Amino acid sequence: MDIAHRTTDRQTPAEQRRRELLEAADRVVLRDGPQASMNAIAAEAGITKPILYRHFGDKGGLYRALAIRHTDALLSSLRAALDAPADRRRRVEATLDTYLASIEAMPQVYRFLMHPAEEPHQTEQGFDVGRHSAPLLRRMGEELGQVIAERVDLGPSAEAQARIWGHGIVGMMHAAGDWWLGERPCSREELVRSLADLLWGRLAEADDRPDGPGF
Amino acid sequence: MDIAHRTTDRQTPAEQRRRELLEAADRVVLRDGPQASMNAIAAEAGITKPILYRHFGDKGGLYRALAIRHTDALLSSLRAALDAPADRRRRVEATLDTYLASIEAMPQVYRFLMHPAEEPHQTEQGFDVGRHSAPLLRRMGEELGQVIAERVDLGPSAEAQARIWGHGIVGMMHAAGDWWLGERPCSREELVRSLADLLWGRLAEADDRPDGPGF
DNA sequence: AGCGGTAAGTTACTTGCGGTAACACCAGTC
DNA sequence: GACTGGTGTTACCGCAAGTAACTTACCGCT
Repeated sequence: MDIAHRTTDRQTPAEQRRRELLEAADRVVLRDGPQASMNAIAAEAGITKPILYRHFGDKGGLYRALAIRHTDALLSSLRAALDAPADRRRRVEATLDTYLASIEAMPQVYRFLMHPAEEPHQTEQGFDVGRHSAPLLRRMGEELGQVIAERVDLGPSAEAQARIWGHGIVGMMHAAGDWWLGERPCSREELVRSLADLLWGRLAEADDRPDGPGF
Repeated sequence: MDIAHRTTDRQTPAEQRRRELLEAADRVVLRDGPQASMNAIAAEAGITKPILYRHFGDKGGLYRALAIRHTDALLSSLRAALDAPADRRRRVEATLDTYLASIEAMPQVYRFLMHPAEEPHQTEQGFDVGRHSAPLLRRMGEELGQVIAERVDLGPSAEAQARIWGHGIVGMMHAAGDWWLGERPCSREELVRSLADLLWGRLAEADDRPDGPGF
């Protein structure tokens, strides 16, 4: 009768309700985009607005909960690719490919995660810049940085370096993927190979063009 | 009296008015963030809403005009660094540093450009994913890709490769810069050097850590 | 059995913003 | 002097976020 040990065997009704609401919200957001109204979401869930507010506080809260779900799912896929037993190049390619395959398969989810368009009316005034940008990128960057720090020998100041690289590589993956998803200029394999080549220093190795501009 | 040749010697009054309105909007947006209301912008300009709508169509139009101004400014700075007569590594470092210095100097502008939070009520329903993401990143990616294609000898399928790299590098710069701006984990010089190192293939060269996880 | 508290749910409202319609004023121009 | 085009206004519409006040229904308690 105590609630404490109910958390393990079965969810409290409130948690279950919350899950149902999130699933309904998911359907609506994936259908209508991030500008889905709270009324629409409530209707999809078969209830009315104030209940959503009781569960999630405000629209930002609901969207944050949604984002966490999807972010966790994507991150666990990425972790699998990142931790596979293979050489570094293969792991990098597998991770890039996993990410790109995910966003290719669910572009609506992707768009929602990257451009949540949250405008919380006024973020407490102080509000550090960049703090509210897509949290998915931050989390991926941090995790990748950690993996790099664990696995790659970078000498002194390795930790700082690893974090920088983590965020940098994630950003590279993200921007290239975003562009690729919009224009589809090449196959996924080509994109993966090109990005891995970039990370493998081919920019430094390549020669200047003989017919360069101005010379 | 014909308007045609007035475009060269002096702006038509409408254009000048438009500039004034844009400057007012700039002040408000930089003060209040992207959620600045049209009323607030109109008030700052000393007029009322409908005039803004006559000039810019809708809020998206105003914001697009604002973004183009700032994007052009940033891009011309970057072009200068990119075209400087120096070896490739120095040019890359100069470009990274220019970008980071810019966003460091004007974080509000940066935030506005990257997270315009445009939700055009309904983007014509069809609405290709990613098409409405930050256009600054796209433009930078395209330009960088062009520069790479012009200056670096990449062999066959060079153009495709160059565009991929352009978008990838820009994304790397952006994500790392966004994170750095929020957390300030190191100096700008360190960040620039680390990112350039990453592009120079140091990830591929580094050894595995001897005390790696699990092994 | 009946009482009281808590959670789920509702309707109906307020507030605020994007956007528009209708009207007013003031050049110049035929 | 009426006609036109640009600048400006007030007053309004629609819609979405968020809230208040009220209504059930369930569950433990004495």
